[in-house]
Amino acid sequence: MSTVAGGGRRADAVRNRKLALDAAIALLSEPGATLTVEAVARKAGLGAGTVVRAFGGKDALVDAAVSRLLQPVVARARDLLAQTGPEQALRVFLAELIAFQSSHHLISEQLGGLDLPATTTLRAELVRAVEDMIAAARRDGVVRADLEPEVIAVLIGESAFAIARSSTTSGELADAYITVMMDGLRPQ
Amino acid sequence: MSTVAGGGRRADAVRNRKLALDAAIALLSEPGATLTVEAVARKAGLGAGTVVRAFGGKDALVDAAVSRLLQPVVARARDLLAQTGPEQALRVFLAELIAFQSSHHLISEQLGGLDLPATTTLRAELVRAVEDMIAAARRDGVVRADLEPEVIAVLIGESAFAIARSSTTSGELADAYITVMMDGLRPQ
DNA sequence: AATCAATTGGAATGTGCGTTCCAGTTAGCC
DNA sequence: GGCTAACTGGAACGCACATTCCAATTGATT
Repeated sequence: MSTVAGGGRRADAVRNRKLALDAAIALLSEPGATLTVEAVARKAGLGAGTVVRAFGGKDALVDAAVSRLLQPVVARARDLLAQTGPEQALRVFLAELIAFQSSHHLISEQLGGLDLPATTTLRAELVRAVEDMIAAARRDGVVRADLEPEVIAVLIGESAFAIARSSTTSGELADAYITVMMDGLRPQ
Repeated sequence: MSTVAGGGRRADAVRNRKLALDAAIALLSEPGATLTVEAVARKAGLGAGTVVRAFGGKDALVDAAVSRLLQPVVARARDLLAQTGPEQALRVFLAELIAFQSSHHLISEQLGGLDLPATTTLRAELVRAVEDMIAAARRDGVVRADLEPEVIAVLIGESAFAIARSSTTSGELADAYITVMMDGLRPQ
């Protein structure tokens, strides 16, 4: 992270950076919104130039916003694993992950073609957390041992995102996905 | 003997439409290609205007190309179900669907934001074919009865596309997906 | 061969972006 | 309160596209 507070920058610059970030985050949660620099600037009450300058480019802005959103998700995965049995943790996390993605589907649309280092790192951490869940569940004998935890984690990461994108309305699809997935992951 | 089967259009217009369509299809199969009107025109040896005019717009061109590519996939699904047991048909089709998508990942990238009626219809047909497989397998008692075939079909449609997108290299991921999915679909 | 409507290439136009620039404003320091 | 460098808004610019336009060409009909 570049700066916590100040860093030699003027107070208004720091404040505006926060405004722009908040606006971008808000837009990511708004269904049907378009994440353009202009839209962020309007929502933040700033000029387009100010928004770009605060982050050095649109990519960095999106990166900051998305990773800010993703952070609690990763933390939640860790918490669940620490507090619950791995199987239950995985089931609950899957449901929450899909719900999160459903209400922020702009995220996955933005991921294409942009360079988002922080987001990429965080996504890897998320996969890693799932991998730990799988590994723990496997030690308990409740997840099949003929597939590598890493492969399963990636599998879940990819497919869950896809399910989330098209289950904005139903919820039935998400439930079916979790059911099939959890059953398919059990030792056969 | 002047008009070909093309509604009174001139022979060169018909020929050029075919050239543009072939070029678009070729580009969809080329990794890393960009599907712009200009790119299609260059590959077809035509002017940009000619390409657009032949279809009335880029959307219609992409729609024609994608649905042309999707057609044999749907046919294959029907064939498999007619010639093999439903469970085996589903397993083989899943593998082929993912392989197809892997080598045409531009398709799913183009699907966003464009209006593609023929493609939408064909995709629905594909889901319908999978639904029939599931229904048949369920009658045989090899697929769980607590989930609706329609839901399972959509589930497969969405998740398979996602797996395909990120399994361009490995193949390991696709195998794991099929294994987990098939096991998860069995009566528990 | 002559005629003419259909068709063509590719330059011009329109659009939606991100980015850059700059005259004016403001925060921070004496 | 002044001075100065940082910062701001938003217009101007650049870029990547799809689309439209039109003078030149070509297929079809006679």
